[in-house]
Amino acid sequence: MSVRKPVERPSGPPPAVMQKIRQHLSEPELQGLRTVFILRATAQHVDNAISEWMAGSVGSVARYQILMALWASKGKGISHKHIVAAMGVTRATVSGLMAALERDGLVKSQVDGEDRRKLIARLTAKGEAVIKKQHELNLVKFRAVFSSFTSEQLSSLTTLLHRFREAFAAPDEP
Amino acid sequence: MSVRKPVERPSGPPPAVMQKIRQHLSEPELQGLRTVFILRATAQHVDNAISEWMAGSVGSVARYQILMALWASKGKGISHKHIVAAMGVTRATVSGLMAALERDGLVKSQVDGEDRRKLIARLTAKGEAVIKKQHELNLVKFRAVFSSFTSEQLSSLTTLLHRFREAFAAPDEP
DNA sequence: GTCAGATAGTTAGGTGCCAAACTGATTCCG
DNA sequence: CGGAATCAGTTTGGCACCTAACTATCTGAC
Repeated sequence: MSVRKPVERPSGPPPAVMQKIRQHLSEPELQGLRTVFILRATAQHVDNAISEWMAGSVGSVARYQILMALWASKGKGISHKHIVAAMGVTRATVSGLMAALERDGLVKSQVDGEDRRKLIARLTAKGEAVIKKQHELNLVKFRAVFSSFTSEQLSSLTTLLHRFREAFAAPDEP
Repeated sequence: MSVRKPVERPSGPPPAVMQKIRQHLSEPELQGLRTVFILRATAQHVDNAISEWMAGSVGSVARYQILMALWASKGKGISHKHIVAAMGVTRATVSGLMAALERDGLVKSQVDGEDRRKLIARLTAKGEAVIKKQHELNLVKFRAVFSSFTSEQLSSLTTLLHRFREAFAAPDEP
């Protein structure tokens, strides 16, 4: 199933990155920079942690995201373009992921009769079994992981992340 | 300088990912899952945005992180091991990054006389010029980007990110 | 009707990240 | 002293991303 196997997880100390840079940066920039680094490290860690418990079936968060979208479509299928939009990555990335999923027999794409440029992807029986099983496991895992968060904390986190991203989006108009 | 040139930035709509999965997930899991996806997307976007204005000199956030650490050491130099710890990535990753930086002439490593396993890295003159120039630019950019955030918001974000990461770290003790 | 442009997907080349296996140097211990 | 364990860094191979350049297909404007 072409997957990342777990084992060692170096993880390293909390990224108390570069405490001495104060010399060069004033306070607001320092704090922003620190936030960027922590954001990177956190995303990386979470991704690794999840990949670990998805190894052997779904395999990675990206693949999970696709399979969930397909599952949610309830057999109607979804165009690759739609997946691109839903995931927020490029066509090229999705193209590669879909090829791998198809190679693994979890997914099957076929050209749309109406518009022969389009590829419509559907879960195979195997794919559906895999995502269902993964979903069961995830219920348990996520419950354990998020038990220490209130709903308000999570939504505050997503709001801040969203704003953070927006701030980087287009800092170019006067 | 081996760099990623900007141009197209597909970016896609806000990852209003998978609105229909409600059928399969209960509320807390749904919210957690959504947060994970947004975390991924945000980290990716921020990384891309920063890479864009670092193209042509430093080149990427990871490289910037290393050069800053080296700069902050004020010519004393830093062992590769130290960089690994500071960045929170694996030896293998740093090994590759350092090789690329050396190839680009920004950095020079030499074996430590005391412990001949260790490599001590230092900025070259070129490397120092590059990081200084990048720093000037960053002051401007970061000021623009973070102007809409209060210090409290940023620190609340970093705190939540930190907790989020911890939650994923070791969900394995009773 | 045709032909330029937009659109959907693919491919090639490159980056950052990881795990695992390997090399050399150092330290520890009997 | 000498071999085992440990430690620093490299290499190999894989995944998820990206950009840029390409192929088909469709659409729209003349």
